[in-house]
Amino acid sequence: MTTTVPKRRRAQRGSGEDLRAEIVAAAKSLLAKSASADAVSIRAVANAVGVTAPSIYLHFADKDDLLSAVVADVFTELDAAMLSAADEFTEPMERMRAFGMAYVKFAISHPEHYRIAAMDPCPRPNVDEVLATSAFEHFNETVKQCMDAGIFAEGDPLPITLELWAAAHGIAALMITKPYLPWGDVDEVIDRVLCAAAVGRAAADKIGGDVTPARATAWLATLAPTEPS
Amino acid sequence: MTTTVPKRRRAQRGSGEDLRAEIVAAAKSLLAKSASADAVSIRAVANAVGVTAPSIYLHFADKDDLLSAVVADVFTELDAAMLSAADEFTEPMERMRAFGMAYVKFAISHPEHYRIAAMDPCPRPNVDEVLATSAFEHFNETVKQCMDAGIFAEGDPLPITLELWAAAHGIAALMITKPYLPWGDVDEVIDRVLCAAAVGRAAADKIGGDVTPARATAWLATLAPTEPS
DNA sequence: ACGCTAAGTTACCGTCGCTAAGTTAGCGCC
DNA sequence: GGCGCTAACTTAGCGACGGTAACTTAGCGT
Repeated sequence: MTTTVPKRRRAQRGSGEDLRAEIVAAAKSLLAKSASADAVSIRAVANAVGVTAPSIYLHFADKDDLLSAVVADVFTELDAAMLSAADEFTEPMERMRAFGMAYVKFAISHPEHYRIAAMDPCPRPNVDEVLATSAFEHFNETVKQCMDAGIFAEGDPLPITLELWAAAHGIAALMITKPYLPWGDVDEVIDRVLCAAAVGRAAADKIGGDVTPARATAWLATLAPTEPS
Repeated sequence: MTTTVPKRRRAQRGSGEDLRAEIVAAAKSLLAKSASADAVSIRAVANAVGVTAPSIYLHFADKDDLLSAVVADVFTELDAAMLSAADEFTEPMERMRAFGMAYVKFAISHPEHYRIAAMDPCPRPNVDEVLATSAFEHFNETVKQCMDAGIFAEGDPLPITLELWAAAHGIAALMITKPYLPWGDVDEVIDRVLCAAAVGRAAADKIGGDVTPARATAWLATLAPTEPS
């Protein structure tokens, strides 16, 4: 099943970097078809690009290094997907939802890539630099916009970003790891979770102070009872 | 570093099951000290109980089978921790918070156990049976109680249970995988996330219908602005 | 005392990540 | 246009892994 690419000309003198890109692409592709990160062997990747295993180590320190490169690649894709999903909206809440939906949907449609990026024990800080600089930063900005719009209480957006990220990660990770649970309509569930997280944070900020169960219950009771759409 | 236990008498005739329990205990212990599931080798476990590697296979079909046994063991612990954390409360919201807090705190204090139980690709359905029957079921009941108390809209509790579980799993998983992020006070963050998820679901139910960003924003605007504690 | 079989062993297979040491091919240079 | 230099590979192999086959040993019933 390991598709061997038999012939491969030795690269030109200056351009050994070409192989590096091919390796990353092959690893990414194999990873997408595979069940887990260590089901993709260095030998299989080498085989896929038509090269022997030790050649990989001319371009990557070890397997983690290769996986990090793949993840970095995938995360630039994720960032692009998030940006393109959000750029038609201007309202901060709309943008936040678009970001969150794009994030989760990307995660569940690239489960193994997402797994090694956000679920496996962090091999290299590199991965998280990418995560921190692009997608995370954009999300954090949007949270700040929600604050400015009075949706969240003013302050440092970072804790709220982390909190909302946790919600997005939770539903993505759980759907990936336990797809056989009775999720129902996937899009709807994601939307419900993200919406609840955002509205919950906003509402908790309105309640103010320490939101104890007792205070939360009392506050909820002041709201009008459920009315249909 | 692999502590060898040199002597070990052959077990009595009827009781080969003793070794099984010892193996599970040793694997659980090694797993707790280790960085990941496949950093714990069959050979290391065998060595820890003073036996050779193939003896493991007299009691477990393969490594996944052994890990499943460990996870089952750990999950009965988790269930006990959740029950004991909640049994001093009677109010459903209080109980839900106690459940959630106990769940997340157990997860982050047994990170590798939690990882193979809830973050790794499911090796055997066994693991999830345990998860479904004990902790999950108790949580689902509490959600039902919240419905009866008018906190959540009436209906099937399962979707809400999954939703809240996703929130708990999200913060637990993220804190385990990325402990170096600026979380601040751990207990407070967990509480914030769980509270936001619960209040958010309750509020979304009050809003009713499809909670679009526009409707949510409008609804939030009707609330009194943030007032300090 | 002796056979039966549970309980464990030794020896081994194929694969893994990774390394050391060798080989080959392209480029600059005289 | 031959030649050395070194980038770009290869072959060979190490130790550890999960797992299996086949052998040995010890306790029990008779």
